[in-house]
Amino acid sequence: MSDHVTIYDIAKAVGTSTATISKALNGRHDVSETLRNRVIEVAARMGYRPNVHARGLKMKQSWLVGIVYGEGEENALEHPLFLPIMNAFKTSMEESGYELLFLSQHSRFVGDNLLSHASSRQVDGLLLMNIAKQALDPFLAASKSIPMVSCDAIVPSLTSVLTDNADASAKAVRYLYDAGHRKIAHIGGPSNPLAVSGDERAAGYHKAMQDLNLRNDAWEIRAEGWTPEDGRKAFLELITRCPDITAVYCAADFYVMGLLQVCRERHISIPEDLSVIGFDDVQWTGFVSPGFSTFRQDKQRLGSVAAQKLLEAIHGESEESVIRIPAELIVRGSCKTMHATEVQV
Amino acid sequence: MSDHVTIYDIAKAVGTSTATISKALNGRHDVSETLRNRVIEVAARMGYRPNVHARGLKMKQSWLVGIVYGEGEENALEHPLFLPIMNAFKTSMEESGYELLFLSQHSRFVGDNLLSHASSRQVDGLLLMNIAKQALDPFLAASKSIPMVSCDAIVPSLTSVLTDNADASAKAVRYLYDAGHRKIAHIGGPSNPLAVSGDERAAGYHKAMQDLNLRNDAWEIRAEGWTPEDGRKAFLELITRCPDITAVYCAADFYVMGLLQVCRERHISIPEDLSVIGFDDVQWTGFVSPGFSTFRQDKQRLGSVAAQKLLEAIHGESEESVIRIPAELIVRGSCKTMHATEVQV
DNA sequence: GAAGGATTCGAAAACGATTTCGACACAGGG
DNA sequence: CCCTGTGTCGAAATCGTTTTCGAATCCTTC
Repeated sequence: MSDHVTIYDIAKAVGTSTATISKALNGRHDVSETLRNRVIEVAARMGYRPNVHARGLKMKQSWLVGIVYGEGEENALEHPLFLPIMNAFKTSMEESGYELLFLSQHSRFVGDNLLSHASSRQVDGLLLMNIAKQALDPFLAASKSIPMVSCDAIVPSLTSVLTDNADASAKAVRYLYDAGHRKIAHIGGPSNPLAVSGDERAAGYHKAMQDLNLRNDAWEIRAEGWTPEDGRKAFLELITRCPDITAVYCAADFYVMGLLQVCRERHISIPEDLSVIGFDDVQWTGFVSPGFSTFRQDKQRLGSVAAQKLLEAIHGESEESVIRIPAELIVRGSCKTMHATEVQV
Repeated sequence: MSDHVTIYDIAKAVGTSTATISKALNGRHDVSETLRNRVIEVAARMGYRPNVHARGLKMKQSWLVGIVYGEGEENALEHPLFLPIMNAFKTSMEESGYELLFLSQHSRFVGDNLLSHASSRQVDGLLLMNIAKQALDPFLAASKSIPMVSCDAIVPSLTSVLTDNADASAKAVRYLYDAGHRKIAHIGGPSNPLAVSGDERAAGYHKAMQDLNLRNDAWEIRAEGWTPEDGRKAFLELITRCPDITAVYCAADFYVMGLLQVCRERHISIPEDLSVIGFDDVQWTGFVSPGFSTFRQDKQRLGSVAAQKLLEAIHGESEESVIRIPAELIVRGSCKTMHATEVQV
């Protein structure tokens, strides 16, 4: 009835040995077809499930992959991208027979940490999501003995998968340029050695403007954090310094929220006075007034590619690399298309 | 170096048997203090970690709790409450030594399902989050052999923990009443046998209005789903039917989003023409214009109480019950306080 | 018909922990 | 001095699988 049916019960029922049962169930070649079918049939009828502990003990693997997220940051779990990516990752891993485990920091054993939990459980692989610089070292040290991939951050010596930020920035600038804008500003994210989004989006913007011969240092500003308040402050500084800009490309939707507040206060109307593009396509971008254009990261692919790469690493086919997933510009009503007469040359 | 140090290695190093090592490490009383200290010291120095599989095999438990969420629904994982609750739950469980596992549906074994995975892994308990009616039966059948608690839905014969919806509704009505409102409408959520939020919030509103002698059936409407579009439709019907209402209490912030769109189209200004209260305190409630008042569910407590109840169930101290966590009204600028002269009697 | 290869199968040894139960030493009481 | 109780410790069984390796059988082929 419950989970007490073991391989030994099947052996008795079929009238053979446990070795044969195991081999039949695992598709080994040294068992006849007829016997194999009988074993499978009986196993199914008796409701047999292999005991993962026994198997793990013998095979030294667990069919478990651990997931590690932003140590150090308070609520990294609630980052809007975390869940969709992890969900896609989960689905892909499950198709290969793996299940997801949240590793813990706590333990009754002294000096214990997340990694010793991983080895305790003989976790087969690790997904590092948005991990902080200061927490990285122990992982790098362990990365030779346990496969890992990183998501949303570039970790040296690990294969990392993240959004193609430079390409997105180029698309943003190009889109605004084609709409007739010339004075295009950028509110960039903070610089971070691992979470490179801020730097990459800023660099991409910089280069795209350069290529169009539009570059102006005064139009570039970097926020201090990723919150709406940071965006608000950055935009305030920007708008007082350069009141004549016609478009702003923001590295985060949260910045747009702060920006919108300022615009309401100062009666700057969007898109008539100012065009805006955000980044992330968080839930509410379509509902605020005005709905604003933004980049949607391909969370589905980010997760599934991370899964695929981790599987390769587990099978020993890994090689360090950085994988880029393109983002898509979702067009809503926050950008104005200028008439030919309005375009400044 | 890696995880290969076993209890045998320690036994050899200390010069004793594995039995003694195990007993020393597990705090058994039949081992002398001096020996115990030596064992602990050596174990720490050698970096010993117990092999979870060996222990699980022998002890028939895994120190793992599985988490099951909204089967059947597409993206139940991305429900705004899921992650914070699960995070709080995780933290509490970790303090007791448990780790969290996402159970999978897939497997190479025929007829396999999530529950057989659970028994395969000898999961010690299950957290059911917002599980759908049609997926429930197998869980109920298994609930005698494996402890479970339910969160955000009332599952008969299981202990369930959820927000005190009726109380919140009473608070909402009371708040609006004290502000001078008398014609208070309600956009309720759909009825669902398990996910009772819609019914409970509606019933709570109904009763509170009744108690104040304000009840009017025309002011009550139930949306068909939980999306902004559902809210929009419901509000349209409501506002054409009863144009003279002065306040709306919505069972979901998403409804407020739909409502706000309608208000913009029809130049109904908030809070001057209409006062609004939402439910959930999703991320953007503070940033939309106007920021609106809403109920914040205590995700922290929901998660930690669920953990506590699951631990009790695991230790056999369980008894079926429904636990209510009060929600807090977050006041922002979407409600108008009437002057005494405006209040209708 | 015998040698040799291919195919099937099972006995038994792992894997790394926990637990039972008996052995032993030493204490004190009669 | 013997008997009993208490405190420590270890040998060995056990949990449920997988895997090695030898044995047994069967089929070819000369």
